[in-house]
Amino acid sequence: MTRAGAKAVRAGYHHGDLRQALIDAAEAVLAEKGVGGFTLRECARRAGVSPAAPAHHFGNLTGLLTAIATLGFDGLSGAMDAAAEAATQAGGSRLRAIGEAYLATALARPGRFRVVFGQMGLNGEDPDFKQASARAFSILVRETRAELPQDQGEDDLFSRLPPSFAGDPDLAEILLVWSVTHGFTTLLLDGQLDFLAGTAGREALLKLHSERLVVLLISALRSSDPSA
Amino acid sequence: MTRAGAKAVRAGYHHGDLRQALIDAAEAVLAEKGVGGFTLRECARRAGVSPAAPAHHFGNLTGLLTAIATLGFDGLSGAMDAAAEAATQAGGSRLRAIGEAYLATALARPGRFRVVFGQMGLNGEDPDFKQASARAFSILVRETRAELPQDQGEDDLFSRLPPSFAGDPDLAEILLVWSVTHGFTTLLLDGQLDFLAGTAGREALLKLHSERLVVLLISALRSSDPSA
DNA sequence: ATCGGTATCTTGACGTCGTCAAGATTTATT
DNA sequence: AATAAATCTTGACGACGTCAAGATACCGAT
Repeated sequence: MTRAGAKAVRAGYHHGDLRQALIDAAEAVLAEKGVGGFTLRECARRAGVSPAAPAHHFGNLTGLLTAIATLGFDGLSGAMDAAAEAATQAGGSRLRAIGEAYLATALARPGRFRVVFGQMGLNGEDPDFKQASARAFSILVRETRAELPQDQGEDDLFSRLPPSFAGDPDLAEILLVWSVTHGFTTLLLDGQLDFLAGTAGREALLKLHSERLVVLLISALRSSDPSA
Repeated sequence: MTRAGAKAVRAGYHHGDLRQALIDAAEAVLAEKGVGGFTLRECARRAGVSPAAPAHHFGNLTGLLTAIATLGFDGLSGAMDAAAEAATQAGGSRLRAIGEAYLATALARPGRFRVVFGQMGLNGEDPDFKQASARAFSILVRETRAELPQDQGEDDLFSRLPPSFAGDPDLAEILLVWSVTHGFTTLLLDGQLDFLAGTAGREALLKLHSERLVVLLISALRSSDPSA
Protein backbone atom coordinates (compact mmCIF):
# COMPACT_ATOMS: atom_id res chain seq x y z
CA MET A 1 0.00 0.00 0.00
CA THR A 2 2.55 2.53 1.18
CA ARG A 3 -0.20 5.08 1.60
CA ALA A 4 0.69 8.65 2.48
CA GLY A 5 -0.56 10.28 5.64
CA ALA A 6 -1.73 13.86 5.98
CA LYS A 7 1.55 15.23 7.23
CA ALA A 8 4.28 12.61 7.07
CA VAL A 9 4.68 9.82 4.57
CA ARG A 10 4.08 6.38 5.99
CA ALA A 11 6.93 4.36 4.53
CA GLY A 12 6.59 1.01 6.22
CA TYR A 13 5.50 -0.56 9.43
CA HIS A 14 7.26 2.13 11.38
CA HIS A 15 6.29 5.71 10.97
CA GLY A 16 9.52 7.58 11.32
CA ASP A 17 8.44 10.47 13.46
CA LEU A 18 5.05 9.56 14.79
CA ARG A 19 5.42 11.73 17.84
CA GLN A 20 5.67 14.92 15.80
CA ALA A 21 3.05 13.73 13.34
CA LEU A 22 0.60 13.22 16.18
CA ILE A 23 1.27 16.68 17.54
CA ASP A 24 0.73 18.16 14.09
CA ALA A 25 -2.47 16.20 13.67
CA ALA A 26 -3.65 17.27 17.11
CA GLU A 27 -3.09 20.92 16.30
CA ALA A 28 -4.96 20.51 13.02
CA VAL A 29 -7.89 18.89 14.79
CA LEU A 30 -7.93 21.65 17.38
CA ALA A 31 -7.89 24.28 14.64
CA GLU A 32 -10.73 22.63 12.74
CA LYS A 33 -13.07 21.23 15.36
CA GLY A 34 -12.01 23.06 18.48
CA VAL A 35 -11.34 21.56 21.85
CA GLY A 36 -14.77 19.93 22.00
CA GLY A 37 -14.30 17.79 18.93
CA PHE A 38 -10.80 16.76 19.89
CA THR A 39 -10.22 13.04 19.90
CA LEU A 40 -7.18 10.83 20.31
CA ARG A 41 -8.48 8.39 17.73
CA GLU A 42 -8.94 11.18 15.21
CA CYS A 43 -5.34 12.26 15.69
CA ALA A 44 -4.17 8.70 15.15
CA ARG A 45 -6.35 8.47 12.06
CA ARG A 46 -4.80 11.59 10.54
CA ALA A 47 -1.32 10.33 11.26
CA GLY A 48 -2.27 7.12 9.46
CA VAL A 49 -1.83 4.97 12.51
CA SER A 50 -3.87 2.68 14.74
CA PRO A 51 -5.77 4.03 17.75
CA ALA A 52 -3.38 2.39 20.18
CA ALA A 53 -0.20 3.74 18.62
CA PRO A 54 -0.13 7.10 20.44
CA ALA A 55 0.17 5.34 23.76
CA HIS A 56 3.80 4.46 23.05
CA HIS A 57 4.75 8.11 22.66
CA PHE A 58 2.45 9.94 25.04
CA GLY A 59 1.15 7.30 27.39
CA ASN A 60 -2.40 8.48 27.15
CA LEU A 61 -4.59 11.37 26.09
CA THR A 62 -3.31 13.47 28.96
CA GLY A 63 0.23 13.05 27.72
CA LEU A 64 -0.58 14.35 24.25
CA LEU A 65 -2.52 17.28 25.66
CA THR A 66 0.35 18.11 27.98
CA ALA A 67 2.72 18.20 25.01
CA ILE A 68 0.35 20.57 23.21
CA ALA A 69 0.07 22.73 26.31
CA THR A 70 3.85 22.91 26.51
CA LEU A 71 3.89 24.20 22.95
CA GLY A 72 1.23 26.67 23.96
CA PHE A 73 3.32 28.10 26.77
CA ASP A 74 6.39 28.20 24.55
CA GLY A 75 4.38 30.01 21.90
CA LEU A 76 3.26 32.61 24.41
CA SER A 77 6.79 33.07 25.72
CA GLY A 78 8.30 33.39 22.27
CA ALA A 79 5.70 35.87 21.09
CA MET A 80 6.01 37.98 24.23
CA ASP A 81 9.78 38.04 24.11
CA ALA A 82 9.82 38.96 20.43
CA ALA A 83 7.18 41.64 20.89
CA ALA A 84 9.03 43.18 23.83
CA GLU A 85 12.24 43.30 21.86
CA ALA A 86 10.48 44.84 18.85
CA ALA A 87 8.85 47.42 21.11
CA THR A 88 12.20 48.46 22.49
CA GLN A 89 13.57 48.81 18.97
CA ALA A 90 10.57 50.93 17.97
CA GLY A 91 10.63 52.93 21.18
CA GLY A 92 7.20 51.72 22.31
CA SER A 93 5.88 50.30 25.54
CA ARG A 94 7.12 46.79 26.25
CA LEU A 95 4.22 45.94 28.53
CA ARG A 96 1.71 46.97 25.92
CA ALA A 97 3.59 44.89 23.38
CA ILE A 98 3.49 41.72 25.42
CA GLY A 99 -0.19 42.24 26.14
CA GLU A 100 -0.91 42.43 22.44
CA ALA A 101 1.33 39.43 21.82
CA TYR A 102 -0.45 37.36 24.45
CA LEU A 103 -3.82 38.16 22.95
CA ALA A 104 -2.70 37.71 19.34
CA THR A 105 -1.08 34.36 20.09
CA ALA A 106 -4.22 33.08 21.76
CA LEU A 107 -6.42 34.25 18.88
CA ALA A 108 -4.10 32.74 16.30
CA ARG A 109 -4.40 29.29 17.90
CA PRO A 110 -7.47 29.30 20.13
CA GLY A 111 -7.55 25.52 20.47
CA ARG A 112 -4.01 25.39 21.72
CA PHE A 113 -4.69 28.18 24.18
CA ARG A 114 -7.71 26.34 25.55
CA VAL A 115 -5.65 23.22 26.04
CA VAL A 116 -3.24 25.25 28.14
CA PHE A 117 -5.86 26.93 30.30
CA GLY A 118 -9.01 24.92 29.66
CA GLN A 119 -8.73 22.55 32.59
CA MET A 120 -8.75 19.38 30.54
CA GLY A 121 -6.54 17.01 32.50
CA LEU A 122 -2.92 17.92 31.97
CA ASN A 123 0.07 16.33 33.63
CA GLY A 124 1.30 19.12 35.85
CA GLU A 125 4.31 17.05 36.88
CA ASP A 126 5.75 16.89 33.38
CA PRO A 127 9.15 18.64 33.59
CA ASP A 128 8.96 20.21 30.12
CA PHE A 129 5.51 21.51 30.88
CA LYS A 130 6.58 22.94 34.20
CA GLN A 131 9.56 24.65 32.66
CA ALA A 132 7.51 26.16 29.82
CA SER A 133 4.95 27.41 32.28
CA ALA A 134 7.59 28.96 34.53
CA ARG A 135 9.27 30.67 31.60
CA ALA A 136 6.06 32.36 30.46
CA PHE A 137 5.37 33.56 33.96
CA SER A 138 8.91 34.84 34.39
CA ILE A 139 8.50 37.04 31.32
CA LEU A 140 5.37 38.54 32.80
CA VAL A 141 7.19 39.18 36.06
CA ARG A 142 10.14 40.76 34.34
CA GLU A 143 8.08 43.11 32.19
CA THR A 144 5.73 44.09 34.98
CA ARG A 145 8.64 44.98 37.26
CA ALA A 146 10.22 47.04 34.49
CA GLU A 147 7.07 49.12 34.36
CA LEU A 148 6.96 49.83 38.08
CA PRO A 149 8.27 53.17 39.39
CA GLN A 150 11.01 51.49 41.43
CA ASP A 151 13.68 48.85 41.39
CA GLN A 152 14.79 49.86 37.92
CA GLY A 153 17.87 47.86 37.04
CA GLU A 154 17.96 45.45 39.93
CA ASP A 155 18.30 42.54 37.61
CA ASP A 156 19.24 40.15 40.36
CA LEU A 157 15.66 40.15 41.51
CA PHE A 158 14.56 38.64 38.23
CA SER A 159 16.50 35.49 38.81
CA ARG A 160 14.90 34.28 42.01
CA LEU A 161 11.83 32.96 40.32
CA PRO A 162 10.81 29.73 41.99
CA PRO A 163 11.63 30.56 45.61
CA SER A 164 8.91 32.13 47.69
CA PHE A 165 6.88 34.68 45.85
CA ALA A 166 4.73 35.02 48.89
CA GLY A 167 6.11 38.21 50.36
CA ASP A 168 7.02 39.78 47.07
CA PRO A 169 6.06 43.45 47.15
CA ASP A 170 5.32 43.47 43.41
CA LEU A 171 3.07 40.42 43.45
CA ALA A 172 -0.14 42.41 43.31
CA GLU A 173 0.99 44.35 40.26
CA ILE A 174 2.21 41.21 38.54
CA LEU A 175 -1.07 39.42 39.10
CA LEU A 176 -2.99 42.50 38.01
CA VAL A 177 -1.21 42.52 34.67
CA TRP A 178 -1.70 38.82 34.18
CA SER A 179 -5.34 38.97 35.24
CA VAL A 180 -6.20 41.75 32.84
CA THR A 181 -4.43 40.18 29.91
CA HIS A 182 -5.63 36.67 30.58
CA GLY A 183 -9.11 37.75 31.51
CA PHE A 184 -9.70 39.79 28.40
CA THR A 185 -8.23 37.06 26.22
CA THR A 186 -10.39 34.41 27.82
CA LEU A 187 -13.57 36.45 27.58
CA LEU A 188 -12.96 37.24 23.94
CA LEU A 189 -11.96 33.69 23.06
CA ASP A 190 -14.93 32.12 24.80
CA GLY A 191 -17.35 34.31 22.89
CA GLN A 192 -18.41 36.27 25.95
CA LEU A 193 -17.89 39.52 24.08
CA ASP A 194 -19.58 38.45 20.88
CA PHE A 195 -22.58 40.66 21.52
CA LEU A 196 -20.12 43.54 21.35
CA ALA A 197 -18.25 42.30 18.33
CA GLY A 198 -21.53 42.29 16.46
CA THR A 199 -21.57 46.05 16.36
CA ALA A 200 -17.97 46.93 17.07
CA GLY A 201 -16.16 44.15 15.28
CA ARG A 202 -13.32 42.10 16.63
CA GLU A 203 -10.69 44.52 15.42
CA ALA A 204 -12.33 47.29 17.38
CA LEU A 205 -12.14 45.17 20.50
CA LEU A 206 -8.45 44.48 19.92
CA LYS A 207 -7.86 48.16 19.40
CA LEU A 208 -9.79 48.94 22.56
CA HIS A 209 -7.63 46.49 24.44
CA SER A 210 -4.26 47.83 23.42
CA GLU A 211 -5.17 51.51 23.26
CA ARG A 212 -7.39 51.86 26.30
CA LEU A 213 -7.31 48.82 28.57
CA VAL A 214 -3.55 48.46 28.64
CA VAL A 215 -3.15 52.20 29.07
CA LEU A 216 -5.43 52.16 32.09
CA LEU A 217 -3.49 49.23 33.40
CA ILE A 218 -0.12 50.90 33.01
CA SER A 219 -1.35 54.06 34.65
CA ALA A 220 -2.44 51.98 37.62
CA LEU A 221 1.02 50.44 37.81
CA ARG A 222 2.85 53.75 37.60
CA SER A 223 0.71 55.28 40.31
CA SER A 224 1.09 52.31 42.63
CA ASP A 225 2.78 53.20 45.87
CA PRO A 226 6.28 51.71 45.97
CA SER A 227 6.26 51.67 49.74
CA ALA A 228 3.03 49.70 50.00
CA MET B 1 -39.63 -1.93 44.49
CA THR B 2 -40.47 1.71 45.06
CA ARG B 3 -36.82 2.47 45.55
CA ALA B 4 -35.75 5.94 46.65
CA GLY B 5 -33.42 8.06 44.58
CA ALA B 6 -30.62 10.21 45.94
CA LYS B 7 -32.56 13.42 45.97
CA ALA B 8 -36.22 12.85 45.20
CA VAL B 9 -38.30 9.79 46.00
CA ARG B 10 -39.17 7.70 43.01
CA ALA B 11 -42.82 6.84 43.58
CA GLY B 12 -43.79 5.05 40.41
CA TYR B 13 -43.09 5.00 36.72
CA HIS B 14 -43.04 8.75 36.60
CA HIS B 15 -40.56 10.68 38.64
CA GLY B 16 -42.44 13.74 39.70
CA ASP B 17 -39.81 16.40 39.19
CA LEU B 18 -37.11 14.78 37.16
CA ARG B 19 -35.96 18.03 35.68
CA GLN B 20 -34.95 19.46 39.05
CA ALA B 21 -33.59 16.11 40.22
CA LEU B 22 -31.30 15.99 37.20
CA ILE B 23 -30.03 19.48 37.85
CA ASP B 24 -29.35 18.60 41.49
CA ALA B 25 -27.57 15.43 40.44
CA ALA B 26 -25.55 17.35 37.88
CA GLU B 27 -24.39 19.86 40.46
CA ALA B 28 -23.45 17.06 42.81
CA VAL B 29 -21.42 15.34 40.11
CA LEU B 30 -19.71 18.62 39.26
CA ALA B 31 -18.88 19.18 42.91
CA GLU B 32 -17.47 15.68 43.35
CA LYS B 33 -15.73 14.85 40.08
CA GLY B 34 -15.36 18.24 38.46
CA VAL B 35 -16.15 19.13 34.91
CA GLY B 36 -13.92 16.39 33.54
CA GLY B 37 -15.79 13.53 35.15
CA PHE B 38 -19.18 14.94 34.28
CA THR B 39 -21.46 12.50 32.51
CA LEU B 40 -25.07 12.56 31.46
CA ARG B 41 -25.50 8.90 32.29
CA GLU B 42 -24.15 9.46 35.78
CA CYS B 43 -26.68 12.21 36.37
CA ALA B 44 -29.47 9.93 35.21
CA ARG B 45 -28.12 7.17 37.45
CA ARG B 46 -28.20 9.42 40.51
CA ALA B 47 -31.71 10.53 39.73
CA GLY B 48 -32.67 6.85 39.54
CA VAL B 49 -33.67 7.00 35.92
CA SER B 50 -32.67 5.47 32.60
CA PRO B 51 -29.93 7.05 30.45
CA ALA B 52 -32.43 8.20 27.87
CA ALA B 53 -34.77 9.91 30.29
CA PRO B 54 -32.98 13.29 30.43
CA ALA B 55 -33.60 13.80 26.73
CA HIS B 56 -37.27 14.55 27.38
CA HIS B 57 -36.42 17.47 29.68
CA PHE B 58 -33.21 18.88 28.24
CA GLY B 59 -33.01 17.49 24.74
CA ASN B 60 -29.40 16.53 25.09
CA LEU B 61 -26.26 17.06 27.13
CA THR B 62 -25.97 20.62 25.88
CA GLY B 63 -29.43 21.38 27.19
CA LEU B 64 -28.59 20.23 30.71
CA LEU B 65 -25.30 22.12 30.71
CA THR B 66 -27.07 25.24 29.51
CA ALA B 67 -29.50 24.97 32.40
CA ILE B 68 -26.56 24.69 34.81
CA ALA B 69 -24.86 27.65 33.18
CA THR B 70 -28.03 29.68 33.60
CA LEU B 71 -27.95 28.87 37.30
CA GLY B 72 -24.31 29.90 37.30
CA PHE B 73 -25.04 33.33 35.88
CA ASP B 74 -27.96 33.79 38.25
CA GLY B 75 -25.72 32.84 41.15
CA LEU B 76 -23.16 35.42 40.13
CA SER B 77 -25.82 38.08 39.69
CA GLY B 78 -27.45 37.34 43.02
CA ALA B 79 -24.18 37.33 44.90
CA MET B 80 -23.01 40.56 43.28
CA ASP B 81 -26.27 42.35 43.94
CA ALA B 82 -26.36 41.22 47.55
CA ALA B 83 -22.72 42.14 48.11
CA ALA B 84 -23.18 45.58 46.59
CA GLU B 85 -26.18 46.23 48.78
CA ALA B 86 -24.34 45.05 51.87
CA ALA B 87 -21.36 47.25 50.99
CA THR B 88 -23.60 50.28 50.77
CA GLN B 89 -25.07 49.48 54.16
CA ALA B 90 -21.60 49.09 55.64
CA GLY B 91 -20.25 52.16 53.88
CA GLY B 92 -17.71 50.20 51.85
CA SER B 93 -16.82 50.10 48.19
CA ARG B 94 -19.46 48.48 46.03
CA LEU B 95 -17.04 47.59 43.26
CA ARG B 96 -14.73 45.86 45.67
CA ALA B 97 -17.71 44.00 47.09
CA ILE B 98 -18.86 42.65 43.76
CA GLY B 99 -15.31 41.63 42.90
CA GLU B 100 -15.11 39.61 46.08
CA ALA B 101 -18.58 38.19 45.43
CA TYR B 102 -17.66 37.12 41.91
CA LEU B 103 -14.56 35.36 43.16
CA ALA B 104 -16.23 33.79 46.17
CA THR B 105 -19.14 32.48 44.11
CA ALA B 106 -16.79 30.87 41.62
CA LEU B 107 -14.72 29.27 44.37
CA ALA B 108 -17.82 28.00 46.14
CA ARG B 109 -18.98 26.13 43.03
CA PRO B 110 -16.01 25.77 40.72
CA GLY B 111 -17.69 23.14 38.55
CA ARG B 112 -20.66 25.36 37.88
CA PHE B 113 -18.40 28.28 37.07
CA ARG B 114 -16.48 26.18 34.57
CA VAL B 115 -19.69 25.13 32.88
CA VAL B 116 -20.52 28.79 32.40
CA PHE B 117 -17.14 29.84 31.03
CA GLY B 118 -15.46 26.57 30.16
CA GLN B 119 -16.42 26.40 26.52
CA MET B 120 -18.20 23.09 26.72
CA GLY B 121 -20.99 23.38 24.16
CA LEU B 122 -23.77 25.52 25.54
CA ASN B 123 -26.88 26.61 23.74
CA GLY B 124 -26.31 30.33 23.37
CA GLU B 125 -29.77 30.75 21.87
CA ASP B 126 -31.58 29.60 24.98
CA PRO B 127 -33.68 32.58 26.12
CA ASP B 128 -33.26 31.93 29.84
CA PHE B 129 -29.53 31.61 29.39
CA LYS B 130 -29.32 34.81 27.38
CA GLN B 131 -31.30 36.70 29.96
CA ALA B 132 -29.20 35.42 32.86
CA SER B 133 -26.04 36.33 31.01
CA ALA B 134 -27.29 39.81 30.19
CA ARG B 135 -28.32 40.41 33.79
CA ALA B 136 -24.89 39.56 35.17
CA PHE B 137 -23.23 41.82 32.65
CA SER B 138 -25.64 44.64 33.40
CA ILE B 139 -24.65 44.55 37.06
CA LEU B 140 -21.02 44.88 36.10
CA VAL B 141 -21.85 47.80 33.85
CA ARG B 142 -23.89 49.51 36.52
CA GLU B 143 -21.26 49.20 39.23
CA THR B 144 -18.38 50.17 37.00
CA ARG B 145 -20.17 53.32 35.88
CA ALA B 146 -20.92 54.20 39.46
CA GLU B 147 -17.21 54.17 40.18
CA LEU B 148 -16.28 56.46 37.32
CA PRO B 149 -15.65 60.18 37.98
CA GLN B 150 -18.55 61.19 35.75
CA ASP B 151 -22.13 60.46 34.83
CA GLN B 152 -23.08 60.07 38.47
CA GLY B 153 -26.80 59.65 38.63
CA GLU B 154 -27.60 59.32 34.96
CA ASP B 155 -29.63 56.24 35.56
CA ASP B 156 -31.19 56.31 32.14
CA LEU B 157 -27.92 55.11 30.69
CA PHE B 158 -28.17 51.90 32.65
CA SER B 159 -31.29 50.83 30.87
CA ARG B 160 -30.03 50.73 27.29
CA LEU B 161 -28.21 47.45 27.67
CA PRO B 162 -28.67 45.45 24.51
CA PRO B 163 -28.51 48.27 21.94
CA SER B 164 -25.10 49.15 20.58
CA PHE B 165 -22.39 49.16 23.15
CA ALA B 166 -19.94 49.87 20.41
CA GLY B 167 -19.40 53.58 20.89
CA ASP B 168 -19.91 53.55 24.64
CA PRO B 169 -17.32 55.81 26.24
CA ASP B 170 -17.18 53.65 29.37
CA LEU B 171 -16.66 50.38 27.54
CA ALA B 172 -12.94 50.24 28.21
CA GLU B 173 -13.42 50.69 31.93
CA ILE B 174 -16.21 48.13 32.02
CA LEU B 175 -14.13 45.54 30.24
CA LEU B 176 -11.15 46.32 32.43
CA VAL B 177 -13.15 45.55 35.55
CA TRP B 178 -14.55 42.39 34.09
CA SER B 179 -11.17 41.28 32.75
CA VAL B 180 -9.41 41.71 36.08
CA THR B 181 -12.11 39.97 38.06
CA HIS B 182 -12.67 37.18 35.59
CA GLY B 183 -8.99 36.76 34.85
CA PHE B 184 -7.93 36.44 38.46
CA THR B 185 -10.80 34.08 39.19
CA THR B 186 -9.98 31.89 36.22
CA LEU B 187 -6.27 31.75 37.00
CA LEU B 188 -6.92 30.84 40.59
CA LEU B 189 -9.60 28.28 39.74
CA ASP B 190 -7.52 26.58 37.07
CA GLY B 191 -4.64 26.10 39.46
CA GLN B 192 -2.37 28.51 37.66
CA LEU B 193 -1.52 30.22 40.93
CA ASP B 194 -0.98 27.06 42.91
CA PHE B 195 2.77 27.57 43.06
CA LEU B 196 1.99 30.76 44.94
CA ALA B 197 -0.63 29.26 47.18
CA GLY B 198 1.94 26.78 48.33
CA THR B 199 3.78 29.44 50.23
CA ALA B 200 1.17 32.14 50.58
CA GLY B 201 -1.98 30.10 50.99
CA ARG B 202 -5.26 30.60 49.22
CA GLU B 203 -6.55 33.03 51.83
CA ALA B 204 -3.54 35.23 51.27
CA LEU B 205 -4.32 35.32 47.57
CA LEU B 206 -7.91 36.27 48.23
CA LYS B 207 -6.74 38.99 50.56
CA LEU B 208 -4.27 40.18 47.97
CA HIS B 209 -7.05 40.35 45.44
CA SER B 210 -9.48 42.42 47.42
CA GLU B 211 -6.95 44.61 49.24
CA ARG B 212 -4.44 45.30 46.52
CA LEU B 213 -5.66 44.23 43.08
CA VAL B 214 -9.09 45.80 43.34
CA VAL B 215 -7.59 48.93 44.86
CA LEU B 216 -5.22 49.30 41.94
CA LEU B 217 -8.13 48.73 39.63
CA ILE B 218 -10.30 51.37 41.25
CA SER B 219 -7.48 53.88 41.20
CA ALA B 220 -7.15 53.29 37.47
CA LEU B 221 -10.85 53.92 37.03
CA ARG B 222 -10.87 57.10 39.07
CA SER B 223 -7.92 58.51 37.19
CA SER B 224 -9.35 57.67 33.79
CA ASP B 225 -9.92 60.72 31.63
CA PRO B 226 -13.65 61.37 31.30
CA SER B 227 -13.11 63.17 28.00
CA ALA B 228 -11.26 60.28 26.40
C1' DA C 1 26.74 -10.71 8.70
C1' DT C 2 23.88 -12.49 12.04
C1' DC C 3 21.50 -12.74 16.14
C1' DG C 4 18.91 -11.17 20.06
C1' DG C 5 16.89 -7.40 22.36
C1' DT C 6 14.11 -3.51 22.13
C1' DA C 7 11.36 -0.07 20.26
C1' DT C 8 7.40 0.52 17.44
C1' DC C 9 2.91 -0.44 15.67
C1' DT C 10 -1.42 -3.56 14.91
C1' DT C 11 -5.17 -6.39 16.26
C1' DG C 12 -8.95 -7.39 18.98
C1' DA C 13 -11.49 -6.61 22.75
C1' DC C 14 -13.65 -4.30 26.96
C1' DG C 15 -16.41 -0.97 29.27
C1' DT C 16 -18.41 3.66 28.90
C1' DC C 17 -20.24 7.35 26.61
C1' DG C 18 -24.28 10.25 24.03
C1' DT C 19 -28.15 9.44 21.34
C1' DC C 20 -31.91 7.45 18.77
C1' DA C 21 -36.24 4.61 17.62
C1' DA C 22 -39.81 2.00 19.41
C1' DG C 23 -42.57 0.49 23.01
C1' DA C 24 -44.55 0.63 27.79
C1' DT C 25 -46.71 3.31 31.37
C1' DT C 26 -48.79 7.17 33.62
C1' DT C 27 -51.19 11.60 33.55
C1' DA C 28 -54.29 14.85 31.37
C1' DT C 29 -58.16 16.14 28.44
C1' DT C 30 -62.61 15.81 26.62
C1' DA D 1 -64.65 6.13 29.98
C1' DA D 2 -62.01 6.86 25.81
C1' DT D 3 -58.56 9.23 23.64
C1' DA D 4 -54.50 12.17 23.47
C1' DA D 5 -50.26 13.68 25.42
C1' DA D 6 -46.46 13.41 28.39
C1' DT D 7 -43.09 10.63 30.60
C1' DC D 8 -39.90 6.92 31.09
C1' DT D 9 -37.75 2.20 29.60
C1' DT D 10 -35.63 -0.98 26.56
C1' DG D 11 -32.43 -2.15 23.21
C1' DA D 12 -29.33 -0.89 20.07
C1' DC D 13 -25.76 1.87 17.39
C1' DG D 14 -21.38 4.04 16.58
C1' DA D 15 -17.48 6.37 18.79
C1' DC D 16 -14.51 6.94 22.47
C1' DG D 17 -10.02 5.81 25.61
C1' DT D 18 -7.38 2.09 26.97
C1' DC D 19 -5.39 -2.42 27.64
C1' DA D 20 -3.14 -7.10 26.59
C1' DA D 21 -1.04 -9.80 23.24
C1' DG D 22 1.10 -10.38 19.02
C1' DA D 23 3.47 -8.85 14.69
C1' DT D 24 7.11 -6.15 12.55
C1' DA D 25 11.14 -3.29 12.08
C1' DC D 26 15.31 -1.28 13.84
C1' DC D 27 20.00 -1.61 16.28
C1' DG D 28 23.96 -2.67 18.72
C1' DA D 29 26.98 -6.42 20.13
C1' DT D 30 29.38 -10.25 18.68
